[in-house]
Amino acid sequence: MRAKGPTLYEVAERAGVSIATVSRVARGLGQISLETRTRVLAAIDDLNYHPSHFGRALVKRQHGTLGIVFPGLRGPYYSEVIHGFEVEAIAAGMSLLILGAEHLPSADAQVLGMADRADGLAIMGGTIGDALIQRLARRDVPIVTMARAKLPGIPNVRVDNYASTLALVTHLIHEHGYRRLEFVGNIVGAPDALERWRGFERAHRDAGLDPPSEPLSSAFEHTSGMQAALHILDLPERPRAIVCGNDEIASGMTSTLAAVGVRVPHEIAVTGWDNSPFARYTTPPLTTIAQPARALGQQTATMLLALIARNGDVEEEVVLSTEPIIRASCGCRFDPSTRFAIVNRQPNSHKEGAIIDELVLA
Amino acid sequence: MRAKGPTLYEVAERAGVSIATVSRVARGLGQISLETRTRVLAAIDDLNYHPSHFGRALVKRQHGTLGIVFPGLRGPYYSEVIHGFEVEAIAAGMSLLILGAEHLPSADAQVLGMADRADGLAIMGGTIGDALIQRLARRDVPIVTMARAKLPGIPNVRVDNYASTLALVTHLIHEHGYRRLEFVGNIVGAPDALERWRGFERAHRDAGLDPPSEPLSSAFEHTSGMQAALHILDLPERPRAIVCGNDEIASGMTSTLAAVGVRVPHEIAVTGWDNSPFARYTTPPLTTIAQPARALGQQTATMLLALIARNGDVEEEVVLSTEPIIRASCGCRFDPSTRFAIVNRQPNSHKEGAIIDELVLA
DNA sequence: CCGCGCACTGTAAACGTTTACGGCGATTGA
DNA sequence: TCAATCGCCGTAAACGTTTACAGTGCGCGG
Repeated sequence: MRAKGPTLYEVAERAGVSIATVSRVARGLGQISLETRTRVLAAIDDLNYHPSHFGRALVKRQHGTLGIVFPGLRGPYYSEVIHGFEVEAIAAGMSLLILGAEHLPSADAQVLGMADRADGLAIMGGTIGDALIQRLARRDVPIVTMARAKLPGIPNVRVDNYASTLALVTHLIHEHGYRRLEFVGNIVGAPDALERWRGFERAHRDAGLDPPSEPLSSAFEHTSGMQAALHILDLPERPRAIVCGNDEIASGMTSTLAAVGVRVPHEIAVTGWDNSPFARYTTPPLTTIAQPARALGQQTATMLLALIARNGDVEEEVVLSTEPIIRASCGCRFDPSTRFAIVNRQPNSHKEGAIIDELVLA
Repeated sequence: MRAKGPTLYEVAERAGVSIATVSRVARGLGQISLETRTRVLAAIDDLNYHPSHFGRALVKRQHGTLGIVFPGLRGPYYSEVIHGFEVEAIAAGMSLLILGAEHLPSADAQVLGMADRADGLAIMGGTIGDALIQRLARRDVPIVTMARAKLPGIPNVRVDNYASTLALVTHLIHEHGYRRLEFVGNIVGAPDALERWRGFERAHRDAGLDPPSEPLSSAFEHTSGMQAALHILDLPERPRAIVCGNDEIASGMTSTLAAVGVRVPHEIAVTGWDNSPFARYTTPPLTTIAQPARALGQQTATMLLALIARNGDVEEEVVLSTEPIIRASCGCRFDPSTRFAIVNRQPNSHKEGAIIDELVLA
């Protein structure tokens, strides 16, 4: 047991005042004469007094803490989201409680426990069952969900997975003339991926093509992308382009294709999702879709804070926009014009609204 | 203000017992007759009672929370460390409070605040000034530092940066015969990097060579590595090998060198540090040094937990071992023998203790 | 000289638990 | 039969704050 620090009483005794006065001085409010203030301050300093979070929390009935539960810390995406969330939380004077639920045997119990350690909870993706979320909401714990479909009565913030995927796949079909495409990535329990798949399907139908009947299943990791590449090479009919559920899959895909001598994008084009930091530096640079991961976290924190303060005016749902980043892996080409590291950001020659963002090296 | 939930008193009244009995039933201890137990349980259920963390924390004088402060969430390294830390914390029934201090205006104040919201603190790297750490320690808050030099009286866990760098650089000098090397990476405020530089220096002296007078300064990011590459190309005398402070720098380095037509490793060899997930998949695959990031986090949590429990037998310092991972970017070559994705893990032909860990593709 | 407001400070009641201690019947042993 | 034990449960005192309320003493206008 940790040695207990000095309390209001001990400071009060030393300063020869009441605990109320010490409390006021410690928080710098109330009318205090200069004389007693300095005396109390001296006592606080002498005793190295620090107000107990316990006592405060008990009477204020708030923890000063925001909780966020997410699948796991793997990959740059979650890091970014959490970072955005943290920035807002800290700015509002709140601490951040995190829970990576993926690996946990009893995630539900943990979330329940977290619910009464935090003033509000942000719940990410499909980590937690809807039933539990609803239950928590009925307990009156402020909740906002993120990166998933909205639940009735619970504020939600997500990213537009559908429209940008539709745009990207349309780009592949219409501008590049690809006819046979595959989608790689698990869509069960992954709301984001499901929407991407829907955009993929829709682009086909819009172009009068038949999409594959189902996605090629794959975890969202590099090695899974490698396995998927092998699987695709064994397919009776080779696709001309592969739309991957995220950048890691795409990266595993291209490196494996290259390793077995298939040229990307000349023989098979590959695209990713997320615009991860490394996407710009793969060979070839990855055409992908940028999503505002940081902003997702920030927006969620902002809404959660508002919900806690019961400001009332908390938007029920916000969806952040995404944009295709056209690089070389889809088959686009560039005119290098400078010696090094110039990042062009100009209207895409192919499609309105898309962006050419390519590292140009002479 | 959140609607307050039912308290012990209300449950007690409904069940017709005292609050002490409810408390005992709720925690499942003490001798309670079956009859009252079921009655109390029913009342708890009816009212949807959940014990207040505030009340509990106040009387038990513990938060049930571990805090970890680290620079930022960027890159796979920190994610891994934190994940390891979290696994242990959760397993011990503790919640996890995190604080990314890098971007904060008043990191010190935040850490101070965290200190009385958590039962113990893990402090990573050089994020927080030694003075503050000592001050916290004097406040009797359990602290263990990590990924940095040990402070007197404060348990520390770190990774061996020196020996493996020495081994790797010796490999470059002795096995490959490189004579002119550079080290890239900032060593100020980065205890880990400083140790790596020392290993680099030592390898030179052991071989009777003069090391460069100082490291080439660079942030630990991809783009900084790119800039460093340009700088190196402008040097009067080109190095034969470049030892980078981490994998991101190395990755930026190789991609830029390749882009300007310098062949890696044939003209310039490059090595990294960390054995990041992507290191295996760069072109050429990156020779680097693996450090047990996850284990670092776990070990830290374990020691912190022990320290809190005052088990006494908490080791004062543990240093985790690292190992060079020899791939192709240092100039080593391989005999591909299988069609795909076989990871060989066999004794290095070059040097005792090093490891060949290469993705072999036919 | 009286009373009033003002600046300052103290009293005490919350906040919701845990737990030492004691009480009360019923059982048991002598 | 009486005391000791045991099982069960209630009383009340912490734990360390905040804050409504109630004083003080003092200056000042009437």
